[in-house]
Amino acid sequence: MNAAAKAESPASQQSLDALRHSCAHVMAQAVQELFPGTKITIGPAIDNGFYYDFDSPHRFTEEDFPAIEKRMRQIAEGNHPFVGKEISPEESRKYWESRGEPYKVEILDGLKGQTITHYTHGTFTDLCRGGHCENTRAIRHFKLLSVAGAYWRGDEKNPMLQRLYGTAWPSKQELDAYLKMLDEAKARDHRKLGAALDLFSVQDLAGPGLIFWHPKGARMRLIMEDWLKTEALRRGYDLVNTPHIANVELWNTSGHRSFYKDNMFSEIEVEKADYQLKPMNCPFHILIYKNRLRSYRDLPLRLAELGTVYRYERSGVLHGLLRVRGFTQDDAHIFCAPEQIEAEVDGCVDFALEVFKTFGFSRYVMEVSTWDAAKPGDYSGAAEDWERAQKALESVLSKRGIEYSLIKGEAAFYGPKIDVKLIDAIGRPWQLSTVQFDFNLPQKFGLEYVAADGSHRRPLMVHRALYGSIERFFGILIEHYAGSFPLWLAPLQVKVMSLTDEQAPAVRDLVGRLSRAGLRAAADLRPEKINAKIRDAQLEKIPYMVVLGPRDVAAGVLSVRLRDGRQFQGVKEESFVNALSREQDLKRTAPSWEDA
RNA sequence: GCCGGGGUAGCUCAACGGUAGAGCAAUCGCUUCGUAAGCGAUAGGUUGUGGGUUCGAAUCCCAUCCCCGGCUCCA
Repeated sequence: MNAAAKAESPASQQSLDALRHSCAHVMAQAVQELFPGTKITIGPAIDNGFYYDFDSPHRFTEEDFPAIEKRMRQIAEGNHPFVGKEISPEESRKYWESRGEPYKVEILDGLKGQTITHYTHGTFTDLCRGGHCENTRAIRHFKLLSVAGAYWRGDEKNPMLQRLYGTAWPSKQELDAYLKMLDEAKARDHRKLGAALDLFSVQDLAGPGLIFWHPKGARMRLIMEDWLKTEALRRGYDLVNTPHIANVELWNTSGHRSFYKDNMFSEIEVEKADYQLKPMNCPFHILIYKNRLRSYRDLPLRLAELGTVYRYERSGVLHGLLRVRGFTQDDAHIFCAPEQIEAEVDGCVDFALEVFKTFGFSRYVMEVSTWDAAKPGDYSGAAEDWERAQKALESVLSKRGIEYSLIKGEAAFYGPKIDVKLIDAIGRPWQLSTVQFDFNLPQKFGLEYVAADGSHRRPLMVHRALYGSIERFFGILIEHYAGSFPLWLAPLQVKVMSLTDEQAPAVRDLVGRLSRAGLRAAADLRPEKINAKIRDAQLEKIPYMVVLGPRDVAAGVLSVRLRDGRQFQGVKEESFVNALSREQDLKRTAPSWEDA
């Protein structure tokens, strides 16, 4: 049901993929039958489902789905075996040309020298390397989900095809569970919750991809920033601050004006010089490093900043808090000597794990991206640096007993990296932390340090972000907790409500005392029924509600309600404050009320 | 940027060529109430924006901005 479970057993994953890939074939058949003139292209299994890309004169909409699904069902019930057959390239070409399938011919042209196979079920044949279930009757629990555009072969210069997405499962229970997960994901959508909880907004008048943090969101941001800064200082980082714009000469030196040009906002002219908004913080930290002669005694130098960067992202890619045009990275650059890299990488990994634990993420996936050793010319930096860095990345993870996948050839041109994807409460992976070597910029800026023997050497530079960006991390947190944040993050922790006007003074006094005890509390004194006040507080997902009625005031106690619905009468104020203070200090993700 | 779908009151939606409407929220009254919506009244819109077609446009056409689902890209 989730991304992590997917890895549990290669064999079962294989049969799932086979089911989904087969389902894609059946969908292609149904679509071609129902919409004549539709040309087929490719249709693989993907996480949780499948798709097939079509070139069709028909404009597909979701209204077509019932008819397609119905036909798919008929085909599946036809009990057709999937039969694979090896075929000569000439014969295959003849087959696809005669059927007027230009995309299949193009695929065939790309398969020179490989064995060609066709897979057939019933009357439908596809050019396909295989991986099918035995018989169409295995295809029973599926659903078409969406239609979308997709470039032929993923290249935006190619024509746009129409992609139909679907999901398929071995059992009805699994299908239903998956569909329920999709609903759950929709309900957790940070854009929806962000508006409902009044956390942030995007303003048309200001422009797309620019985030406005409202009071409650800003409060949470403050907490996230404070925690991170405190933790960074404790771990030997130095905090710095750098400007938002810089002369284009800086970006020429760094090379961003060439390799990152497409993502930068255009120049701002000031007194005949051109400036540009920063898309990255690295060059600024480098300038601080370079500001004076560095000794090996200065290393490792760890410069950290919550640095706000601006990137021109094409309009179609913006997405809530997860993909924006202005965002703040929790950025750090570590300058170190070669013999220090393993310890520094280990420090980064340790810090990242601390972040996950603190914010309540228990599962994650690590990926090490290395270079393609066959093409050293494609990369910046010396081979020995690459090899040493890659070894350090892997060694740190294996010494910690952390499983990771090694992705060869996936490194950026300037250095190898560890990427961390964390898995949220409903099993979705999110790209978050990154620990990345940079062999390019130290060279471009001519960075040096004086070694013990008096020689000048080039430091290694590690770029590291843990939240990734505060905006994205916030978006993920909202979805992870579905807006029910743990006490230490909740913008408002306690709502104290009066039963009748009589208790207004008592409510005000209590809010004052809670605030002085370091808790974020507010009063609800509206002349509403207690039901209405409770409902409003529940919708705000406030962790603790306190009701003061005549009985409570007379007895000098509190009536406490948790947002999970539990209620406690006759609670002593002191134990309430103590329990909440403890829960807040421990940054617990679940209420610690019961052990109060 | 590309393909497709959308923008109507603060929010969720209705009206789909013939006088823009409801619920919630807001404001004002009444209600003083024991754990998820008390009652009433008032106010709120050049239907994203700009053009066009028409006797008449939220509705049809064109352009543009923004949003949504994807593609490509990515913190």
